[in-house]
Amino acid sequence: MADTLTASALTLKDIARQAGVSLATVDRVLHNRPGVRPDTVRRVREAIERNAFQPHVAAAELARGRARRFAFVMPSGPNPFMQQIEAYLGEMSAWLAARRLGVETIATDVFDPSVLAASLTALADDYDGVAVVALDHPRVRAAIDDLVDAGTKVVTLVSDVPSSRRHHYVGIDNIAAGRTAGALVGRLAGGRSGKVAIVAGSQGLRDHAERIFGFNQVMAAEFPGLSVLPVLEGRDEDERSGQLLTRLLGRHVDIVGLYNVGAGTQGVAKALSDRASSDAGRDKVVFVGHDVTALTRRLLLQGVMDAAISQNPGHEARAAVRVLLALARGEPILREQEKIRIDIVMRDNLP
Amino acid sequence: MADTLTASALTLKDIARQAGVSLATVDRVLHNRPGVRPDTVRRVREAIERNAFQPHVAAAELARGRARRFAFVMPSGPNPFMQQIEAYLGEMSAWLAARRLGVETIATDVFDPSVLAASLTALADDYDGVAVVALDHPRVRAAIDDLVDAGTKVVTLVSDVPSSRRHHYVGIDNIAAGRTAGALVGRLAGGRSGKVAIVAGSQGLRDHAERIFGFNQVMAAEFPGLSVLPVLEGRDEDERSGQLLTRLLGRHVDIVGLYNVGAGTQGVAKALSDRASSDAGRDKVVFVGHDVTALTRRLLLQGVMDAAISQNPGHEARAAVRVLLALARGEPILREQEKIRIDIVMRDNLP
DNA sequence: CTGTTAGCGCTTTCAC
DNA sequence: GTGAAAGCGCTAACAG
Repeated sequence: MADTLTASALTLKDIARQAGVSLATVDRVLHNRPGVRPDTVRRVREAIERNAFQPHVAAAELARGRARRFAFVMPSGPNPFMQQIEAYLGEMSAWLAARRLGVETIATDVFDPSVLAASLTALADDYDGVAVVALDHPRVRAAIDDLVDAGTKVVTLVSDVPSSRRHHYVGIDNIAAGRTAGALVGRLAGGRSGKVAIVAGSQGLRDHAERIFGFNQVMAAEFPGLSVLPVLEGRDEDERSGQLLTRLLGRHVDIVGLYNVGAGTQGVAKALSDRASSDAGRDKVVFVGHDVTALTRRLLLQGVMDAAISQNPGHEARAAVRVLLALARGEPILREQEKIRIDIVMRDNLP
Repeated sequence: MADTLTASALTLKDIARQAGVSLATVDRVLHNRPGVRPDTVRRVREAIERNAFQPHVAAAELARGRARRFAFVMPSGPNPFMQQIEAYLGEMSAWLAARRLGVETIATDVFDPSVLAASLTALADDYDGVAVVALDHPRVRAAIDDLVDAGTKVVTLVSDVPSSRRHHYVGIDNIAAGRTAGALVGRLAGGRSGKVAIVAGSQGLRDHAERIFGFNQVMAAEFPGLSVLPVLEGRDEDERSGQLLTRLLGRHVDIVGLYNVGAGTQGVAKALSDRASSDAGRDKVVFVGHDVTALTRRLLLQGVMDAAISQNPGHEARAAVRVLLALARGEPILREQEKIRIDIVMRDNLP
């Protein structure tokens, strides 16, 4: 009826006594430090395992004493999603201070590989860990690998560089996100047939390309009545995105769905509502986009937008910090906890 | 370009010196303990605020020394969702042990108010905190309030008792969850008109009643073409739920949507697929339910189920532990982090 | 009302 | 290779 999940009030001293060695030796074994005879190592390891001994993190933290510093390398410029991540980092400040952790955000042009690479390289000696919103480019990959070689812990955030030796990626599976968007557009179109438009920032961005790939996968496989038009590249800018979409809507009267892959949402929404008012009789275009911001929240409530695919920015900020901390301390990472989910947000489950 | 979020390498001793008092006095002020002259309190408070001082949690934890014990009072019986919560608690065991936290789960009949109340009362002296999946009943409310009065920290889990003085509720807003389910059934029905069935465990359960309320709200307001049939009460049992639904499907040929509020999913799915095979020409019934389990995962992948409204059980387990710990330590709760979201899970964003 | 002091369990020199 | 001992910053018991 009652099931205990933990216990262990043992200390290093107990293990030391059981293994017939001193505190220092147990500590050496615990951290795989050199200078212990293999046979002694074995004896100590056995004592540790026999007791399922877990060192007390608070004591370790205190004794180690050293404050840790992490850097967050984020895109400069007014990206609301990135601003949310920074805001959530700010909200953690008391939590961070209570653990003597320093977190600094560094704004840089993450879209220029050499600028980004240079920013990263400059961090090598000053930080224990780095979280970076990374462009996937050989130069950036090299810079990340150099950091790793220098002993700095590295996590990629939101956008991954899978070919690098980064320790962890904190972000969503963008192909699955695109598939989810496709399923939503298709299902919410409710059996109508017609054309579907895609507006992206650029197909050169890894995350955008992956989302489009997933979207097209689902469209082709499951919604034969819907045909996908060539991708519009709006560079994540409102004006350009709006203009391109307005032109497209003019050329095709039978557009029933729209997938906005990146930002530029303001312009996209404008183009849609212009069409709606100029041509009242027509069915609403199903509109699916990404991220919950002040704007997309409003559009969802107004019914202009039907669903937003979202990655929880607060969770991403905290997960990045926790993962860096676990890496720095050599603790295990709780993968389930740190995994970023693909959230479907509609009007009634707005967070 | 670089923005620092933290610093503070100050210690209690620094504050003591600045305020012209001893360590012990600062400690008293910090924890609002009695026996300090108001004027001294003020001086110390000023020094603390002037420096934005944050005590080092690891040091406090270590000095306090006492291991903490938490109890999770969960429903007995084979509820897969509850089993998932317990499994995630199990996965935390290393994390818990490293912090000298003991977590025990206690199975009880949470549907019988006096049994549940008795279980709770029995915990008073043995635990620092209690998480309970609670039935909303006056007797249970009283038991919770007694625990609180005895100094035990209490959080309600999954199902709330809002009238009690519990310190925190870890779970979703069930009215909003019901509304979300309604919007999904309505939208995914794609303009068809007809009838919608609801299968619930019991309308006497607060969470089920709230979900149904939210569901009906949306149906009435937004989908005039869909009429909701009287609620079937399947007691969360497969067989009973299946039988009731089969009978209903026989009586109404124009059922286009189904909302399964609680468990009994196996029976519900069986009834649906029986109908589908007996009558192949008809459109599929839109089927929305709750929670991602092995079964609902399979049903989503097969296309039998269209969407699951889910509350992340791993998140709930961890949030409950973190909230109890923060309450016990007197630390602030990160509300944003501990808030449980209403997840919409479809085939392509299955976690 | 306020101060002094002995740890908490680990890490890290420095000796042997 | 191994051990002894001095803290890390806070808490709590005890003295005054």
